[in-house]
Amino acid sequence: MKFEAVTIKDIAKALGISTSTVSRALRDSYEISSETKELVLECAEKLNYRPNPIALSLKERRTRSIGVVVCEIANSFFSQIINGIESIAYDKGYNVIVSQSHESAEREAVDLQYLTSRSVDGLLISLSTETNDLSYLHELHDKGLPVVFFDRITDEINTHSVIIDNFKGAYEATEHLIHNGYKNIACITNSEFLSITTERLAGYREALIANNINPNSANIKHCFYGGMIFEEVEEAINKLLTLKNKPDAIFATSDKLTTGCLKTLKRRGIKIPENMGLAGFSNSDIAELLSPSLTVVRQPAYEMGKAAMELMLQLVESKRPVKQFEKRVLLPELQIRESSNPKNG
Amino acid sequence: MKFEAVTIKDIAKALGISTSTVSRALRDSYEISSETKELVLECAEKLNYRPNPIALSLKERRTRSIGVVVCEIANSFFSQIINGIESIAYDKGYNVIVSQSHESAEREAVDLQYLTSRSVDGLLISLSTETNDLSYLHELHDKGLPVVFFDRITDEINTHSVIIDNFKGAYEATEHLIHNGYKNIACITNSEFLSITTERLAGYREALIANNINPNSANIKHCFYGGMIFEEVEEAINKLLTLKNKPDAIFATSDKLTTGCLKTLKRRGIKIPENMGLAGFSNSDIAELLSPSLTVVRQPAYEMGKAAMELMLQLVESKRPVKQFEKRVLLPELQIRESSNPKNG
DNA sequence: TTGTAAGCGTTATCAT
DNA sequence: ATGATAACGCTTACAA
Repeated sequence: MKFEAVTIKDIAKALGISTSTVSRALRDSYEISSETKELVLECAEKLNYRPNPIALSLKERRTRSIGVVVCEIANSFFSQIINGIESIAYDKGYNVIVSQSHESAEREAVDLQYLTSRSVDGLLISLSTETNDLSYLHELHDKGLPVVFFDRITDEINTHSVIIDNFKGAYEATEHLIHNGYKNIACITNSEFLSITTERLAGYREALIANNINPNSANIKHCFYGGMIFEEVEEAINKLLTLKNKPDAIFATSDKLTTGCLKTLKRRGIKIPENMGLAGFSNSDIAELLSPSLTVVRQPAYEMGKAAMELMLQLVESKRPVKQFEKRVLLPELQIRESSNPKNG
Repeated sequence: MKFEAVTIKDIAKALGISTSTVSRALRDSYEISSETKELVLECAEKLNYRPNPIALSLKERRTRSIGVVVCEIANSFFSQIINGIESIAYDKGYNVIVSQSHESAEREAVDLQYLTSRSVDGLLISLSTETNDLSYLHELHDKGLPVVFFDRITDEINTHSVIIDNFKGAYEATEHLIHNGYKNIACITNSEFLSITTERLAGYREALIANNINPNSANIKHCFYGGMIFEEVEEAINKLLTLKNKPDAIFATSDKLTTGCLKTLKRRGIKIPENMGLAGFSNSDIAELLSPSLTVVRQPAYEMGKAAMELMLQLVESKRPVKQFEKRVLLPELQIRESSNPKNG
């Protein structure tokens, strides 16, 4: 396979026929006699022939591989997404090449450069927190590279995208805290430039308003790197705790932020839910075990990966460009742990 | 980039010179005048030329991509490993193609087939729990495909491998339980056919013996799919709880198994550490938050990924075959949570 | 029904 | 110092 790969030439030589005949026979072309076909197939089998995808790629100008850019692989949410992407890719005979931005715009640009230089057929991307210059991506898209966004999307590039109903998830989580008796709910959230932040903050605000609570901007803390740096969360909570009007609950808008909150509260000996209510987005396997009354918004990450990859294949495999771009919105699931044990319960 | 990729031909045409001159100029060949070089470089820059890696791969018979096979991506331990692999790959300009066996030998074989047909330059693999037939892998290795094992390794194929000191991790975790007053420590572990199982069980047994406790085989429960199927763990614990001589603590030998134990104990209302001691391998971000006295063996997964990839590149980039295979053994880290609150504390 | 030859993008060998 | 050509493995007009 490595040092002595069998090619159609070998088959042709062995059978004393031409390579084109072999090629056609292998592709079951109608213009080849069944006799020859059988011979070729048999010989291919015997020699353990495997087509060389590189040669094919060169010829067909497509690689059957899709580039994926996420901020972190080692993050339950994103690894579940990759899992979903991979499941579709596997079914359809596609390759997935994953790279990480580590929330750095620069690194993301390098990844993009790298993946496209690797001639991926398409790009599945969730923007980094630092990204504000979309020109390169725009350029790639304009040149015809199929692009699908997921989770952290942008409206600046007109293409397919997949998100969850961030507003709904945030709304429900916040409302659940309210229903459990919390009055002064803070929000720890990502960079204000991310699409998910805007959407989730809106849900949080709307839930407060719908329950006659005035949103207080002092209660909202942005963690630019979304909890990738733990100290960011710690500091945010420290600030919240020194507010004159100290919050009695926190809503965290992402996996890492929720974890960060849990860690910080634990370190400071603040009990959940007695001393502080907590609700948050999380896709960790064991998030539900963490605290008796942690309310978790679980995102359908696997489904998101599948949906994104399906849309990608739609773009890649449609001969004609897709006119109408599709935005798939998936519903999050609110997991409520022992809601019977609220603050005032 | 996609529809109108610039090639050396375009540069040659634009400059009215031959493609070979362009090629040489781009590679900074000594036989090209500095004038021409400058012209070519400038033109390449202007046209935004990018070399086509597919064409190069075809020519050089190498793809600069490495196949990775793990059982699950969405598993902290493995995603951290992939992270490590990716970090080295990124530095060295390599591609990583990840695929999952989902603990199925059949799927693993398909993955292998797929990756090699994709002409990866090497294979990084952690065996599935079902794998018992290594003949195909052996064949690939014999044909010259560089293979590096990590975590779940085999001695049947003589090549580089990376593991953690499983014996040590298991020994320390078990001993820690003993020091905290537990006398009858059960073990929930993976399939007996995995290398990690053998090593960790040995550590567990040795720790018991060293502390004058007789290992009791009834206390050892194998979960063939290593907790990928939750019910397996649940059943194992159920069986342990109905033993005449009911264990007072459990040692779980993998991430998923530890999580499974936590879930099961929680569901049954069994408190840790009062009603049941628990120690286990886990690489989850938040494992340490889970239970006041859960003792966690954390594996240096990121480092393992890096080490494996480094060994791989050593194999791939050395022109001569590596004679002496290297087995890197990394040290696990025992994370002890509130050990001051043991059973009898 | 089968063979010949060109081409995908690049580099290496051999001329010039 | 530069150009023509073959080769990497495969497919596909075009010939035969």
